[in-house]
Amino acid sequence: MQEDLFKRLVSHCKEYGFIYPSSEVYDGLNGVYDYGPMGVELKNNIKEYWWRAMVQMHENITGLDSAIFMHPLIWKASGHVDAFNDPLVDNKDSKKRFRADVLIETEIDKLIAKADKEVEKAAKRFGDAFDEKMYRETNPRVLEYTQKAEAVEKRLANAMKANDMADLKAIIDELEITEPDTGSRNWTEVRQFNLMFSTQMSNTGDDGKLYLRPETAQGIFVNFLNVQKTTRQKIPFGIAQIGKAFRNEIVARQFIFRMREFEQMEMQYFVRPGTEMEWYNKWKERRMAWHRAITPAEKLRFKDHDNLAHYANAAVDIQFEFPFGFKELEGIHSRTDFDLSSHSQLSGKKMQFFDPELNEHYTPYVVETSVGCDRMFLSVISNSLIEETVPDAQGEDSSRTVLKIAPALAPVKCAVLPLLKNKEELVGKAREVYDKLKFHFLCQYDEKDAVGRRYRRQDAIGTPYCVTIDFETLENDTVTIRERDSMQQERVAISEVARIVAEKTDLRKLLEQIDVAL
RNA sequence: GCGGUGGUAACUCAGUUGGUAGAGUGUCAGCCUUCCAAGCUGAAUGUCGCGAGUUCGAAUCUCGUCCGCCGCUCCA
Repeated sequence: MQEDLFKRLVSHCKEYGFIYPSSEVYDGLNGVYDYGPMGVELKNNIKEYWWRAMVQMHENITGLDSAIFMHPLIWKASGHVDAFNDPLVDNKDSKKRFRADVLIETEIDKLIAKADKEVEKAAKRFGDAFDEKMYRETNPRVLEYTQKAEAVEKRLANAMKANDMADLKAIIDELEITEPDTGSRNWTEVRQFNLMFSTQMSNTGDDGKLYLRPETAQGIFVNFLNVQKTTRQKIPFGIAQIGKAFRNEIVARQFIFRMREFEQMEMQYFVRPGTEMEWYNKWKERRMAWHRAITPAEKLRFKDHDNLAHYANAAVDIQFEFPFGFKELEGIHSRTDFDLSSHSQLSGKKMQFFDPELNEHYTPYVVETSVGCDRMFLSVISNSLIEETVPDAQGEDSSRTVLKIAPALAPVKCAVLPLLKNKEELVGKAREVYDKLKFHFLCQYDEKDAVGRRYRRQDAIGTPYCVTIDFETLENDTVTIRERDSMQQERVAISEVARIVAEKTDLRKLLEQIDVAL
């Protein structure tokens, strides 16, 4: 059922020009997609909704568009060089994949557990007279376990540091590590997976290796002082950015949910240390309000992180119920001063703020909100693509496919339709109306097929309004305006159409909703 | 990467024991039509994922390869 819905969604996106597989004539490229004529409109509208909600609506948030290429040390400072590397190994019998370092660490834990068990047994045997420290230092069996654990730990650390995959494999073989479920020791070679794409810049010395940014956030951090000084912002203030990021995912799956090239909409909010939880909670609510303005509340939820990333002291996801279950749409993280401090340390540049109220310098704490633009796109499509039954001309049941998208996000705002194609007066008049409306918003003119079919075509791409030019138009300059969801029509003066459609498709309506929800 | 499964028109799919490809929808042109898809006439569109092999002959059988989907794994 859900799977069918997802398949339908993917076909619909292709068929109506929202999303195409990338490089399709060359059989496609895994995990990469292109946005088609309707897709780019919708995506731009989502971005604009976000931008205005963040930048326009907050006088202390400014925008930024930093480059994708950045100094390689940035990724050292951010922790990506170390944390974005995974050594993976497959078990040939069970066909399961494991992180090699995790396997070895589990084995180390087992050794330590064995030593502890020996100590425990001895403690029982000797009773009150037991000297644990002495026993640990002298008992040959305990010593063997602990020394081995330490040796392996050291070797693991060295191998990880040196990216020595062969040695990781050697450790697995020497320790005779088995697959947890099947006990198989039939392992493949250990392979390194680096989640960052790299490329080459010819004249930077060394080997000129550069990474394609795996997140947009760092562009904001390294510009923190530039922005703060040139915009005369005081803490708290935020910097917002929309841009592409790249991750070499081991597997990119689920359509545009996990792509190797994707777009993020991120805002970093710089706050006084100690106030971060207060802002974290405020931003949780604000961001949820932003989502709720365009998505039914029951399809959204918060999900706290079980494991915090290396930089965070609090983290929550806003999840959306996709056809394949509740999944992350946006992350809200309290990143502490990890990034600014780290860049300060590595670059040698002080990245602090002088707080005139406290009369002191400090490194600001950061609360981050980060939405996946493509995931937003997918969520918008998946909660608005509807197949419904409506009466046809004879009053019989007929089905229609309609994209019940928020009018402000719709790719095309208004379609202009002459009632009949073979009446020159209607066609001419319709052209006139179209030529006026095109100054206000994206419109489509369509005269092909019966008007009912044209309505359905517009429904399929989510056009909120259809204006039809009929014989009465020729007499009194009025048209019918048909609303997508209700299919109700109203007769209005041509001179009013632009105002009506603009009013109802203006982002302002959404922004006002969010403001009320705060 | 491994396993499962699939790849035929823009979309959804059919294609018999091997005989040079079809349907529905869509698209285009024309007709009809005074407001909610599926009225009439006509047309275009496929290297049957790609390559090789078997065969007189391959969408169909065999091998290889590429790509998709699902699972394992990963997911700031």
